[in-house]
Amino acid sequence: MAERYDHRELEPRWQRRWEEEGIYRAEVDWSKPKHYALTMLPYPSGDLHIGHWYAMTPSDARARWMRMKGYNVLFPMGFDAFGLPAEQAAVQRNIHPAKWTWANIERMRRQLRSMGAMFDWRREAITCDPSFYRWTQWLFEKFYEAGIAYRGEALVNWSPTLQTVLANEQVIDGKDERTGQPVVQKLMEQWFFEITRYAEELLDFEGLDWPEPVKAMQRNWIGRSEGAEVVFRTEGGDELPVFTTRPDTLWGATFMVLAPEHPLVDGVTTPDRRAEVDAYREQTARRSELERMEEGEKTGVFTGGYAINPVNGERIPIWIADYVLLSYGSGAIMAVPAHDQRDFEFARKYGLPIVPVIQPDDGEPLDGATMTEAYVGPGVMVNSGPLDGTRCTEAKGRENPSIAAAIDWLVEHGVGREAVGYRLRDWLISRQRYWGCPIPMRYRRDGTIEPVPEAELPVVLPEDVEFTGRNPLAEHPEFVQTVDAEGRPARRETDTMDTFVDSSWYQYRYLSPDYDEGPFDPEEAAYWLPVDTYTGGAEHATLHLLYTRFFTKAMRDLGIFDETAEVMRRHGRDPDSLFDEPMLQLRNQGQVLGEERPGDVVHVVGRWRGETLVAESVRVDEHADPADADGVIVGEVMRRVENVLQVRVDDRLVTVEVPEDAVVEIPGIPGDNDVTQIRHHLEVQRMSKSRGNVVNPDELVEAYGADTVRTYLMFAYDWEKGGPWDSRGILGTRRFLDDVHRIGTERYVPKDVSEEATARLRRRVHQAIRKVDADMEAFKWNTAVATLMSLRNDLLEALRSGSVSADAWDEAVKTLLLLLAPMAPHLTEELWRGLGFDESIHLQPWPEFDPEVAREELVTLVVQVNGKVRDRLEVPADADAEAVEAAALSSERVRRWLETGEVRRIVARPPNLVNIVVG
RNA sequence: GCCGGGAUGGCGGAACGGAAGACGCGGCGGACUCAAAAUCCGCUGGGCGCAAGCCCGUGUGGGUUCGAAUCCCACUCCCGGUACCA
Repeated sequence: MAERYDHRELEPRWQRRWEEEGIYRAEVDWSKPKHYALTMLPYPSGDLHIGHWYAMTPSDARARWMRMKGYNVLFPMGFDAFGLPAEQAAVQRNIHPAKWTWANIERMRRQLRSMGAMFDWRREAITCDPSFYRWTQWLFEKFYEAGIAYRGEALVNWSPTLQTVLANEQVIDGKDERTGQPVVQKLMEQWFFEITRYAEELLDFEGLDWPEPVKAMQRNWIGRSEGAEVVFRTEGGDELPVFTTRPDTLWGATFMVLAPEHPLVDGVTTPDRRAEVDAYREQTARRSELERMEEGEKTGVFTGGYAINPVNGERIPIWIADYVLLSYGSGAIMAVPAHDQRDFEFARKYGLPIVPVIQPDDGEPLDGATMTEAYVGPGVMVNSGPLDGTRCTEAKGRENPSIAAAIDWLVEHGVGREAVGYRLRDWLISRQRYWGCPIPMRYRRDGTIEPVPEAELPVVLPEDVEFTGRNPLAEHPEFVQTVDAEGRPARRETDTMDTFVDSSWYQYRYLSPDYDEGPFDPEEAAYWLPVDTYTGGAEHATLHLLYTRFFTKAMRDLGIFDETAEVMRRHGRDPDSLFDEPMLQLRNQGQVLGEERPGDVVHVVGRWRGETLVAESVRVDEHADPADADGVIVGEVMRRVENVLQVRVDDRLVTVEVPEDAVVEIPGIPGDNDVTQIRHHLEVQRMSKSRGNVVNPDELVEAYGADTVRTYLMFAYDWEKGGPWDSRGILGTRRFLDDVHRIGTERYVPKDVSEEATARLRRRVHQAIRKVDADMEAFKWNTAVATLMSLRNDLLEALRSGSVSADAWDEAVKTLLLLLAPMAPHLTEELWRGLGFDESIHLQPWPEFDPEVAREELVTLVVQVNGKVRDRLEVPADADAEAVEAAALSSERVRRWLETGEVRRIVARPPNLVNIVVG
């Protein structure tokens, strides 16, 4: 009898042994092809979530597979350790953020090790470690010297709750994406990265194997639009440039609108309008983005000033309105109410003229007085002087003849130029927070700025700080007070960087986390870069993934990879275009959701008070006898809020109030019961502590083993999609590994060996190699595991019958273990060594697929009549069209159907299918 | 509104334009057991039929094709992104 599969003993043992033997150490070796596999680094929140396992263990399996395929694989891990939760812990629980973070890292490292992943821990990088953030600061200074990092004034998103500013990418629906608290717009001086410098290049995904949705989201976020810049003038003579995508409609502009914060507003406002304009501007400043959006109707006020339309010299009024944003284009628009819905609504509300300049192809000429909405379709230009008669299509930019004609006219007359606008704004990186990378700048007494000299880096976060809710750095005199390069008193910058700055370059620090002559060692970088495969959540599409692309491009342009390129050339590797993009291949995993759970069935006796049943007694009862008396209901508890239950009775929900003195009986829970112990129905939703539907990976590892958890997560879902957790489903995976354990330890005794059964098993083995290999390549772990389960079924069958040769059995077992090794590294290692091999299974080459052995000799021929399957026949795999046709026509079952009419056509697809068309 | 993605048994999910439902969960029946659990064996999309077998079936409606879950058109619902972007 074989020994039992004891994962509790076996898994830690192999983890220790691998560590001791250092089998996962990744060393530069120019004689081997490299593969840099990377999975998004976690925030050290304190506990590893099942989502981390779902993201990381399949990525680990793929990295292992690449290694067995002969690649030298780097698969590092680290922590994105700066960020707000640490400060919140400090305020709430009086623990220093550093202490809290480092304790969490310690704990999570242990949990990560329990995965049995091939992380090379010598390459661990932790963003809050001074040895890391020294180089974040160094990069900031390089960006500063190049003008990519700058201090500027802009309308920024200020979160009163967090007492800090946020990047555009962190604000969703006018609310902070983390806390859901509203954000207000404030004009503030802050640090920015000039990501817009790369807007055009960031739109180019050439050569990147990235998911289409991620590319689309980035394109939308960047929001390129083609048009023209047209220079209007105020009556006072000030230039008032506007950006428009429809320069062809310039002749229909009947007014202008400036953003309330626009610098020219003061100049154009006439004394009689001053009070109203100021009031409107103040109101705009006070309202949050959210309030502005909720207000459906457009508002605005007339400034009293006028501008001259450069195309026809017409005098048009200048308004201000908050539907025009200061941060897009020039913060001013020309309004063409006849052909822009926003302008139309505004014009109608305030009685401004509407002049159509496009005549639709069919129907009556447009009349500004009677139109009910803006016309945005195709037609012919009218009322437009030189453009009259030009065709207007629905195409954008120069593709549209009328727009092309308008741009040419503007250029010719010197009042405008072709222009491209982007929705993307510069990346606001200042945060008025403590737990982030300090911005290494200081302000001299004269107000000018200087970077902290490189030799003084890093600017270290002081530890003796107090947390009051405001930025503690600003209130720390020893930190703030410093001296400039000349020794004169200076003030230190107290803002820290957005944590997305840290994760924008961490993939480079992994290469050499201890290197102290630069952010990374060119000798390592030349071999490992770029990242070949990157995996992580799609929620980072417009945040991290856009930022890190920008970072790499900026670093490239600043020459930070020059030395690396030199080393590459020395080794005969062409560095051309290798530093344009950080990650060549990207894949997103989905999310593991909480499990659906039925609620308790309760038997409630009480009194009706309106629609509510006030309970006298509540009994949890599995045998749901139907209720027959008044004031008695039986049903499943769907929801519970405090002491109020929603019980489903037939198809409706009954509200049950359970007063303090009601009797609650739950047979399954001994002792006195109360209403909070009643289980309510749980729907499939994201896991969260408050919903009580989180699954704890540590407990799963304890109960089933890391290999089972890994394999189950790979088997249960389409990885890119995710889905609900199934606590019974994991048992099937454990049974699979139990069977593998049995197959790997049982002595096989051939009994009635048949050549046919032997050949069949060998065929299945080689088909499995092909299938698993293709699936690993394509991130289709679920079908890879399914293939191995089938192979398990074949082996169990062989074990029962003893019908295969000993050699075929050995080959099959060995192959099963090798193919399963990336998914279940501990068990396969144990069984492999048990078979007598001295070297780790994880150092073995991936099995070779033999097409000769995998080839089927007999295949099933499906015979259809008019597309419906009428018979299945066995034919040789090499049967030709004639042979399969003959076989099909001679089938007894098929013949009966042929009698219903004449054979009109026979479609043969040998060797699998024949379709006979009868009519 | 706009841009993506999706909808297949009771459930998770498989299916180069060619056998729908691989693999697993659950369910049902049987073996073992005093019994239960575990384990093992068999069945398991729906309907009709004693059976051979037949009919229906991949969100809905149409189309292309010898043949459609797969391609095309229109629509419904769900999920994600984005939203005065001039």
